[in-house]
Amino acid sequence: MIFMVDLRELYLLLKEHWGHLSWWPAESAFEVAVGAILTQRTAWRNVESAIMRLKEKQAMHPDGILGIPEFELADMLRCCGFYRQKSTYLRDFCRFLVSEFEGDIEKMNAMGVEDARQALLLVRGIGQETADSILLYACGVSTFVIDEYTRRIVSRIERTEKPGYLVLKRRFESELPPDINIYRQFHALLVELGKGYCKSKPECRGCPAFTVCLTAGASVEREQRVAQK
DNA sequence: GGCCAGGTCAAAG
DNA sequence: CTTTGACATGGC
Repeated sequence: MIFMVDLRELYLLLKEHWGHLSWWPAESAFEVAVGAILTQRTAWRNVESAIMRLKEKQAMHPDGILGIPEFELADMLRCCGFYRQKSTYLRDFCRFLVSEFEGDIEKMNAMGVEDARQALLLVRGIGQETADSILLYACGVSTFVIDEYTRRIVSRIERTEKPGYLVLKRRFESELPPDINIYRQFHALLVELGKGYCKSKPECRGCPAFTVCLTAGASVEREQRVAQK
């Protein structure tokens, strides 16, 4: 007997609890993509200050970033962590945009979703989650983003091993209507849930989302590790 | 001071 | 093919 959570139901539950989240604010599609790379394993507030620095330099476009000396760019990204790595990732991505799309990320929309995804995955520093984030949040393509929270939440609810990225992605896409606004909101809500915010707020106690949140918070993983010893 | 943050890559088993 | 270690700073 395998229990499968109803993803539409979960979405409605979370939406009712948190309402509409204004996620991933940015002034351009390119800025979203930059954020997608910089936020890898990094708190968003640290990404924001790096983005501000790039904007102050009037460099929030591919040529602008490529015009910054390598060591200087790395230094500007210091606050995001992994800054040497990320500066090369960002430069590689900009070179990719310049050579394939004349520096205009909007032109990527002319490709099919799968082609664009494959093309992005060939860029160093862009893995599945970052590729899907760029497609969904920057390009407005209805492709679902899976992150570590999502995999953990589903595996906890269903008491199974963590599913593979593509398997879970395809499942979300087949169980939900292909609506970019739902995809964007749902992923954002899963991140909120995964952070365990609900669990830490007394006023949430008793609400249905709280029950899900109890098993979804980041700290649970550590508790499990400790319990195993 | 320890843990966590909107992952990815290359090397090793 | 899966697992593991490196990458690194900032806030709570």
